[in-house]
Amino acid sequence: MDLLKNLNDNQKEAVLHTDGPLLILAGAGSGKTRVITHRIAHLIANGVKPYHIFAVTFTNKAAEEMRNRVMSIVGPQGSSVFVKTFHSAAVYILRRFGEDIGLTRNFTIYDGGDQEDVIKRILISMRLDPKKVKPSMISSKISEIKDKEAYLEGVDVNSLLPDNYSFNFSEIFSQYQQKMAENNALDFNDLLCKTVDLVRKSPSALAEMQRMWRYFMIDEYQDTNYSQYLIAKYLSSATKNICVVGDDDQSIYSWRGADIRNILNFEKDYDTTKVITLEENYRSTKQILDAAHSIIKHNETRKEKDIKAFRGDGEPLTWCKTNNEYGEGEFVVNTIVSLKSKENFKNHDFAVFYRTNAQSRIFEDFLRRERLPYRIIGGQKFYERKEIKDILAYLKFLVNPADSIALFRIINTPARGIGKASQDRISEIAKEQNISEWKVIQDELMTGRVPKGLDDFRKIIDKLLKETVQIPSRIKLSAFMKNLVDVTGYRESLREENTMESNSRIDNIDELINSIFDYEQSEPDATPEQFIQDIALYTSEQNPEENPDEKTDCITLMTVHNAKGLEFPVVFLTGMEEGTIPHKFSLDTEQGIEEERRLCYVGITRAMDRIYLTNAELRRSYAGPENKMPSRFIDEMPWEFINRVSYVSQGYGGGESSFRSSYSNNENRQYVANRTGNPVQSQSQSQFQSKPKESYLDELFAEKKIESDESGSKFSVKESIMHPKFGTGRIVSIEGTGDNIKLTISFGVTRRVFMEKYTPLQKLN
DNA sequence: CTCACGCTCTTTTTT
DNA sequence: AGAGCGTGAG
Repeated sequence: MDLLKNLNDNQKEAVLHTDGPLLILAGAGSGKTRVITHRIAHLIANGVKPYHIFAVTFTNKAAEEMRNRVMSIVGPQGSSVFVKTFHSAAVYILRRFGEDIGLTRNFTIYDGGDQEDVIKRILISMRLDPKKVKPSMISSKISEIKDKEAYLEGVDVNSLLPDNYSFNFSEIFSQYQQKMAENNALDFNDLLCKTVDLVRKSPSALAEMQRMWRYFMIDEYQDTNYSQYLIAKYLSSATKNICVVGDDDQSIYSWRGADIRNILNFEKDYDTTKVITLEENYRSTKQILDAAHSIIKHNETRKEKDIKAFRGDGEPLTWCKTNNEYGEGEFVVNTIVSLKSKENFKNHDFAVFYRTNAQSRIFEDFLRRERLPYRIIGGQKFYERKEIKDILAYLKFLVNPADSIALFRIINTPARGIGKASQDRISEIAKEQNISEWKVIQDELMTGRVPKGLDDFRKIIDKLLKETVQIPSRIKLSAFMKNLVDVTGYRESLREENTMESNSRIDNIDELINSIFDYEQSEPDATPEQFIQDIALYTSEQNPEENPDEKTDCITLMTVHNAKGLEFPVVFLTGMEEGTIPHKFSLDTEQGIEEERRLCYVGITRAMDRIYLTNAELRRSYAGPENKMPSRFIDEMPWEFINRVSYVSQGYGGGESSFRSSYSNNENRQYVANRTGNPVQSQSQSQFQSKPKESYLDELFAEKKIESDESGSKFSVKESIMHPKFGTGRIVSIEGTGDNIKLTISFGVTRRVFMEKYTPLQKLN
């Protein structure tokens, strides 16, 4: 049988074991996804209908990849396999059966930001200062409670609530729950909890789901929380055909309620469980695996496993100590440049990992400077931008006019003269008469001084509400949204502002409309409700128009958390410092340290051929510069596994001279000359304290950019200039000499190349 | 009511 | 280093 051809014995066994509970303990790089997809294909080949198969993973990216890989094996019928994330599966279930537990079909999903808006309003109504009692802290507490086993098992909520606060947490919690119900909204936790509620309270819904789905596959099982555990258990209880896949060493979400006991106790839960262990690693070289193992074996609470390297020895791990985060950025980018030229690596072969999103900026700056294309996974998300949230709030509100958070977001955006005072009065009237805020506006129930803009707002919304019901049958969603941006005056107000920022906001809105257009192509029958729900859960990609098929050859930047499940030929695991990895908030407990260690393990085991660990001895944060010790995890590796290197950037922190923000793209901060008045050299110097083993490293930093002095240019890198046509700009790089000097100049986000000889540039300093 | 300026606080990781 | 927020003037 063709399906089994490229599988090892254990993998084959996992694919062939189709009925009854199956636990696959799959170490990093052991071909886990391959087993899952082949198992699905095998089921289908043996007569199981694709729509009887239910498979969930953790991220949209992983789900998408799984679906594509299944389809590449079994063809178009693979599209009827139910492959989703837990949260999107819950949305599907609740949309279909939620009425059984009193939900309406058009409920709204609140993300973390919306949640905090709700909490903030509650705090203010309780006369608490949102600056002292932080909404983010309350929301994470609420979330923590909803993750708890006790909460789902019906233990009195009051006994779960923290009572050692100076304020009344229990009151906040109950108001929050009430407000969510009023707004017809569910938060991320509710999606799972309500699904549990549904399968428990509605036997008919459960029975129908059990008829619909007969084979279950749960990926990343070590990261499931209690509600996810229950959902899997209830749904699969009729057939017991449940296959879970996981690796206790890669459990990195305990802070979000993931309970490692789910995987450790699986055998107890299902007494006929078959256990298969996949220990052959096909991804990484032996050197990489040995280094990773030497770290993870320091964890006390884990199952020891013997991961075998299928590939050969390879290159040793490189640890580079750098003086500060600029040195770190330079080292990473220089290494990429060098590896590309010497070993034919492509951009998409490289990934840069970091612990916190804030660390990405420096790498971005250096990559931009070298004009290397990159993409960021996660981070500042497209859908979290103000203008996108504003526009989507309009749509959210139109779909669910009970959503008061959305209403108050849009009522005075753009400014219509409906200020805080008016908004408060609307709320009051709504409360008195026990009706929704929108009803107050719609029926013109406001007494006393009514702001003129309110009438405009009412008319705009009334008209849009009538149109909304005609989507998608008579009006296309993309056309509707395009019109919405105009008739609400949103576009016009940005256009009037006419700043760099407002123009880029307009671009983002256009991009949103483009992405809606794309969405329409794949989901022509989608209602606005569906669209809203899809994007509420779809947050993994920063940029909606970026194709997932990676046609563009980019370097990837992301947090280690986001890297789980992925692999790259060359990986940089940066910020290997005490306080960063392990993070300073995790240092208090042994469990915290162990999770950080697993994080480190996940990072290293993403690498196929090369892995670089870097640390900065001085790192700047908002609190000022901090001295950092190398991470304890580096010490946990034997010396012979490590190729030690160090790199010093000339930027700040070198002792002499002032701090130079050489690579900031902030146009206001230009350090064109140092104290002696000489042009700043853009090229930093490197020093190796020990000799690198790899020859390419010897030459790595010998490459010199042509400096202005050498080229004979009148200008120097980073100097500000005035161009007669393009206005003020900044020299990014200088190439060539004499009559052949080419200047690359950035004007805001756009860049242009000029021949110095022919271009009348004016110096600006 | 709006706008502009300046002050403060921020940062763990994500569905 | 930057976003969000409050304050005070118009």
